[in-house]
Amino acid sequence: MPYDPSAFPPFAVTVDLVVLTVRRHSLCALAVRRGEPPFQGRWALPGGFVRADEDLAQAAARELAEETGLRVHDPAIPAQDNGAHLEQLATYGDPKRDPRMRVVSVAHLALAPDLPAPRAGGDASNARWAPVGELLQQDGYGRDGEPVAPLAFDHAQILSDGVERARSKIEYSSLATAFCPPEFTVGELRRVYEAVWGVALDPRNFHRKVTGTPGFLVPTGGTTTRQGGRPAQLFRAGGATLLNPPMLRPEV
Amino acid sequence: MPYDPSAFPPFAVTVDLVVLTVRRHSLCALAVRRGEPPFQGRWALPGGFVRADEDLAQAAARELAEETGLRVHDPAIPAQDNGAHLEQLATYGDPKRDPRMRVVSVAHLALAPDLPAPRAGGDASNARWAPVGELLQQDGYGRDGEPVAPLAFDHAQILSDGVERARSKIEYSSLATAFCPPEFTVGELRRVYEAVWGVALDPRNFHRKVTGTPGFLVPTGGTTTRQGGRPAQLFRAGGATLLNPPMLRPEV
DNA sequence: ATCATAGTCGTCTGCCTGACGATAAACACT
DNA sequence: AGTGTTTATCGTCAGGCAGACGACTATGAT
Repeated sequence: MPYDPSAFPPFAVTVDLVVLTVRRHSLCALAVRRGEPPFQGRWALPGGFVRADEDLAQAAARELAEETGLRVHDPAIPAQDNGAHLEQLATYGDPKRDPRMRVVSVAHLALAPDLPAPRAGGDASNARWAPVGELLQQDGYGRDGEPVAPLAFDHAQILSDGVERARSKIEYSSLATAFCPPEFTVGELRRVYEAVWGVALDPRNFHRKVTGTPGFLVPTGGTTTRQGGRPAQLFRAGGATLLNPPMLRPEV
Repeated sequence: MPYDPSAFPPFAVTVDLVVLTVRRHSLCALAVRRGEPPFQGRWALPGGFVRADEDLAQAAARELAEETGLRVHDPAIPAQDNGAHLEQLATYGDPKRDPRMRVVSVAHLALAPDLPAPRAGGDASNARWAPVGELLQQDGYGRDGEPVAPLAFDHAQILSDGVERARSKIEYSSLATAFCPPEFTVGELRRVYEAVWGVALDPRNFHRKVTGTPGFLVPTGGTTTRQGGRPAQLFRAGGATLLNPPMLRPEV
């Protein structure tokens, strides 16, 4: 049977990005303002069409670089923090998710250290880091007094899935270090866990756990006092990617 | 900017299925023989095009029913085993993964109890349950003496990802019960874990663990002796979906 | 000097797991 | 009936890890 183009319906394929970071003790996601219908003026996740000759991961990495300037961390170069973490999240293909046409979106999850202000085509007012709780709430007002409207399309669902993925993944992997700068202290890492999980952790037990897990942290020898208080040791992320036994998230 | 159809390249979107079951103490996947090029005559994962008005999950459920007759378990009807478990796995979109055209495949993972012989358009020789180790090995001969050829397309990668998902998911969820009939014994559940993980587990510690986890198993009151030996209590899957603390997979 | 802040080291207790002994209840033989 | 085999189930014990929390250290602020 020869190839028959009429045998299947054509789809548009996009990548959407859930880019998470930790700023001011809270988990934030990158949001961009839509400049055109549908959902004109509303906030949405960054994303765009996959090009004809592009792999899905390539497309996601390209969009991430366009929106944030971040390069993607290459796991082939271990023990070197050369960019953000990027992984596929899930794919969303409800026939009505985009009113214009049939669009299947392959969502990706990116984790990045705290960054300077985002850029979106050079226009800062069209991109921002927003606390995920603010982006997911249905109505009301944000911390800046701006009225909150739900995210465009099914992006609230996508963001929610991405946050849940991040929350569970830092339990059993060393991924929380992706939120930290190349060198960081145990306290900074703990504040990442606290922001992502939204709980307070015991500094002493946390310190024992992360320094006692082989391959999680590698001391660099330096110390810092940037957080105030007694100077803290600086660490880099070690080679271990899976934590066994995992970090335990306190029960609700 | 008005909607411009020429602004994006058209894709074909398919769903591919990794259908796993446990037969004769080994983890098996459903494979179908390709009747047409490319990869004519080779084994592949079942799958097909997503229709124009179909959600991705609907398409996967439809393909699953067409290939196996299984209906999908509806989590809205708890404590009742009314079909197989189905979840999205990952999406594969390398531009060259199908030599004919640009195809993005949304792979799904299905877990089913041991079934009678599969059907594929009524032709039994074109569908079979094969041990995953056999499907993933690169060359040699299967247990029936038939020469082994690698799976078509990137299906070896997809199958491998699906198996890995199943292996890790039964650690922290009650999903292993999806491999069991509606009523089962602790020993049968243990043999599921042993087959999926490929290890031997201590029957006494396993029994203590699963019966001691609240909500994992619900005794039905009946007993059976179908495995030989002392009669065993029968259980149904309980309402719990997440196991806390998880089942621990013995280290390699 | 005193206080506040943050980091680091210990101790203790309870829970869970892995290793493994012992008993129970069926079937297959002889 | 007796013996062996198989599978299920209950118990015991030691080691490891996590939660709770005390104590001490080293900095900056007042």
